[in-house]
Amino acid sequence: MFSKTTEYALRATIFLAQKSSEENKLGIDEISKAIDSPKSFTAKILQLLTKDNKVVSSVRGPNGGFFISAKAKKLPARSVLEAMGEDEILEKCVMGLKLCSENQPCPMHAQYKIIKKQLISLFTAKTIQQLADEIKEGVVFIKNK
Amino acid sequence: MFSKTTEYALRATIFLAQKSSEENKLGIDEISKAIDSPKSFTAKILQLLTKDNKVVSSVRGPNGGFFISAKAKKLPARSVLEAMGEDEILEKCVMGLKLCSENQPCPMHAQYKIIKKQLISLFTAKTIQQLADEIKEGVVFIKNK
DNA sequence: CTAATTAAAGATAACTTTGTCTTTAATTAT
DNA sequence: ATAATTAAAGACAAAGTTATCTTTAATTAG
Repeated sequence: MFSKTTEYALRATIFLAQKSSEENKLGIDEISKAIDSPKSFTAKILQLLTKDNKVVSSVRGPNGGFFISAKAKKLPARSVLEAMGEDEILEKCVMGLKLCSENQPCPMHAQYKIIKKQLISLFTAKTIQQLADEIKEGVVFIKNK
Repeated sequence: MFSKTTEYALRATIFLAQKSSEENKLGIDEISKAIDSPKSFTAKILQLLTKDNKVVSSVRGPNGGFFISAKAKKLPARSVLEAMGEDEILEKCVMGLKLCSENQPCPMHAQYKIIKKQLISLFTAKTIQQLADEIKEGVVFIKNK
């Protein structure tokens, strides 16, 4: 569904939302280890997440690292996709038809639009915080090994 | 969601299901033009579709071309994904976690599994024939220009 | 049998994604 | 100030995807 880049971004974001705060920043080593992703590559991804969208914040130097602000934790999960430039995936035609729409639907449109709606809703309704909270409640996991 | 390869494969398959038969084979020129895809690349894709899965059939030489047999038209759309080696996308965790499962769900699992189920159902329940028939009924389209 | 037509097969190239490594800049502690 | 620590930035490389072009093989028509 998504690229590895976006998968890592989602995992890193939720991990940071769960474990970090302004007072407790996390280093790239800890993050990449926790979410089982390549370190340097993950650093690049975090850089993207700290750009304009400001999903993630960062501070350089000793005791620096990455964290997510209380405000950013309230952003929808979709912000992560946006920061990765991959949120059009949610809107796209399954068959890749540029002109597919209600007026001119592809053969899968009628059924897929229902699925698409739920996908969009999942990423729009759930905040980063809410996803992270599920881990705190111990019901869900984010580890990969 | 899917790669371009798979998008072209879905489009080509549905187009062939609608327009071709054993008696009326279509050439690569006509197909790629109709579905707006690069010709040689589409030829490769059709080659894959004619392999073991036998979604598409082909005949070389004059009056040769590609077609889909009556039998193959009854295959689920998922066969196309399988032929492209992309049908694990339907089963995969949204966050890319290898260990994500009912026992060890990722933070999005509970909601995504509902979506996944519908996705799988769409590709399993709908046959190639059924998707092509919708075009014949004039309600849907497959053109891209 | 020969020429024409068509897909198959193979080589290759352009581009994108994924990944690593090195250097630079910012910040902190001593 | 200096040294240590950390992310940012940039250069690069490996792998995968997308695309093109050429040669080969099969089939048909004459």
